[in-house]
Amino acid sequence: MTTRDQIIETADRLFYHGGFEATSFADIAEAVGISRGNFYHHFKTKDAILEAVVTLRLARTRAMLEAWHTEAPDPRGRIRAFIHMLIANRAQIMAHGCPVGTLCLELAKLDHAAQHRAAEIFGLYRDWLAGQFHALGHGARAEALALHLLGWSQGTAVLIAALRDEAFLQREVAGIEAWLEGLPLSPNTPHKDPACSSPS
Amino acid sequence: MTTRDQIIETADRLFYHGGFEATSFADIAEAVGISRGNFYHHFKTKDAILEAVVTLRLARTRAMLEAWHTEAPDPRGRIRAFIHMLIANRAQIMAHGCPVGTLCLELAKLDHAAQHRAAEIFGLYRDWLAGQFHALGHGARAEALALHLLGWSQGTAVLIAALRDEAFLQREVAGIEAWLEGLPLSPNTPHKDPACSSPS
DNA sequence: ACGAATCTAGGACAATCGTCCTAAATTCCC
DNA sequence: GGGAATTTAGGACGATTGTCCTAGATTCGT
Repeated sequence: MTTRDQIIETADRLFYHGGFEATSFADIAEAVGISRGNFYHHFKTKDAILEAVVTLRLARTRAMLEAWHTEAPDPRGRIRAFIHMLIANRAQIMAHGCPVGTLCLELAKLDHAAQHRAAEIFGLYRDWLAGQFHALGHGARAEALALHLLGWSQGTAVLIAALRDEAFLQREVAGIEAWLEGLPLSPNTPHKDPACSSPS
Repeated sequence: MTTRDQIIETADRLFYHGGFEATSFADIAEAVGISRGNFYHHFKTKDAILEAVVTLRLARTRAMLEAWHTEAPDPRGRIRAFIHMLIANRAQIMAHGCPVGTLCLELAKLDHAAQHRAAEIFGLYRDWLAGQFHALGHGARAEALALHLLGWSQGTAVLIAALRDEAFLQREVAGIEAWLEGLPLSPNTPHKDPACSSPS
């Protein structure tokens, strides 16, 4: 792995754990084990390293979504792979929140130029999930369902980071899966009796 | 209003808009219109001003919850008052996220000593909402329902801050209200057909 | 009205920030 | 193998950070 890649990798981790603003050039350089001068040779500004991190996250998200697409045979299984992230990464989420949500919120507060590019990670999930809901037969509502699921998982991530309530996480994941199973298969099915996603 | 109150008030606003770490003593002092020496006389450390801000937010949240309790006649109306926050503050939430969620996430990343006190604001909402659900007849599930609603609104806040999709906000609020109306009135009612909160 | 307490202003302090420079060390190409 | 390009180290730069100090200005109790 090149020095540049090590820098991006380390910055990605430190930005997630401590936030973008609170992580300094010196922190990254020390964690990588190089001098600040060497760091500067690869990245002239802090915005440049942030842009590289966002680019890395976009690429990794795309790769993960593609992997889910090939590994899971049906749309419901793929959506379940998305939901499973909350369980698999629960320790990290409880400690530092969701990497995407926390970065977007911080960049929004800083009014940073890269905030829209960071939000594009959410866009990837939204479009991919919408594709799965479309495959499940929900044509016009596919994107709305995707955003609903995305928001549901984001809210769960925020609360478990703030309250460290793992039982709540388990209930919400169960609730999301029940909601997914209960979705009408056909989009033309009238939705007269709107169901509720109350925790079991 | 005393100088100290002005400082807390201004710090509260600046912490919300720009974040705790990114807001400096000089920023607050300049916004209030006082010298840094004067500032130091009232607050010796940055942690002290943060603690005062958290205390203010806790008090204001308590007062707001009490006001909702007296203004709205029934538990459902009170819960709707909570939900209405998303609509009333949508411009601010789109620009800076939810004040509670963003502060808790930032303090978690900084591993700040005040993170649990900040999370107690969520605790106030949780307990108050649980009280309303309890009054609606959901005994044992009241707290789970409260956390579910809290997470739902948090997820909505994160996504509208990142994606600036106001239509999504409207759909989620409508979805929350429909979910609230669809909740069984009696807790003993068997919940065999778990409803889903799919966007309309 | 006068001493005491409080408030305010302005600057000093070391540390750290992002940024930039120079000069070695290394790698690469021919 | 030798010249060019790249990579690395280490320090300097001004600006800003949180913190602290001193000395006037103001307020207050008596």
